[in-house]
Amino acid sequence: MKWEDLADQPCSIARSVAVIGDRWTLMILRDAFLGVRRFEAFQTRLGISRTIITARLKLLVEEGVLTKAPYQDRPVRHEYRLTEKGLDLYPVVMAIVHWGDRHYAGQAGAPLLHRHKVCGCDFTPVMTCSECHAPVAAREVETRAGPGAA
Amino acid sequence: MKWEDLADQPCSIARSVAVIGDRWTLMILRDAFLGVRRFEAFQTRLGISRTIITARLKLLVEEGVLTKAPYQDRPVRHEYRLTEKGLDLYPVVMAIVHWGDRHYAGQAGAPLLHRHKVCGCDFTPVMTCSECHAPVAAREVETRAGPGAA
DNA sequence: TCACCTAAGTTCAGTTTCTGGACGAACCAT
DNA sequence: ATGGTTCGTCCAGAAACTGAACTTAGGTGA
Repeated sequence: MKWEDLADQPCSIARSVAVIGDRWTLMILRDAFLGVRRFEAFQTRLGISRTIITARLKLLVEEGVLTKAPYQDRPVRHEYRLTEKGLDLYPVVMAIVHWGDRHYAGQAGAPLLHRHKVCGCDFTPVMTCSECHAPVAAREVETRAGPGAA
Repeated sequence: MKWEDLADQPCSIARSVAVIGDRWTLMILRDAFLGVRRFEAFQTRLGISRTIITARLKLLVEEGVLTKAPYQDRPVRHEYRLTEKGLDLYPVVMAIVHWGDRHYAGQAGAPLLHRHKVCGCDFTPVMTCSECHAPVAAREVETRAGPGAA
């Protein structure tokens, strides 16, 4: 299977992974959530080939995760901003950060802290059940085919 | 930058992405959470090169996400199971599923449903604040350098 | 005993993708 | 006119991925 075919599978993971499941795409999204908007900034921060940045930003724009908007004329320069669909990826990014903090932080601790402006505390993300609002663990979940199954 | 260098960055996303931030690795993890344990089963379900399956399973075992244990002798056959560290990836996988359900499900609906055995309801994952227990949105969070910053 | 089957890999040639570096376009400042 | 900025494109070489065949270690049926 080629990875472009992932998008055609009746699986939400495969469809998502076809868009964001790539090392550099995830790093670009990290930077986007940290406020990076310009091509040069992405390239400098990541230190990778401009070709890849171009290709990844293009895909993310096509998929509606980012928008490309001019921030000046003469010459026209564009910046890349997260759309609502892009902002919906926040739980994905936070879940990845939290796993890294838990399993790969050195003795010094987490490289970044996140403060919840609503309550004012530094927090970690907790995945809870939309129905009973309790934290959910992998073993407490049963999976079965849904209406969109093949 | 090569992606092996990601693991050395003072960033939990980079460190996590160095391990799991690859299309096929994420697909393997999906299957692992669905109960797939054997080499042949991963290969058949994903339909990709056996070389890649070998390489990815090896990395996940080295990183302690999966364990390789014999399930029979004569001839020895091994299976791959999620460790506790692997199970900790559940929020990541669920966040990706949920994003896909939201933005890529057809009119038929989600391909898979998840039932929380504790409350008995089908649910969607909600990311909440560990301190005030309210759902967290991207715009409500402020990020700053933590103790493990460079 | 011989042919065939399974599970879990390994090996290999050919193709695709990624890399770093140079280059281009369109404008601005001095 | 020279150099700087921003956002790309182009190219050759390196790395990764692909599909298919092969290996190992044993089991099954006739």
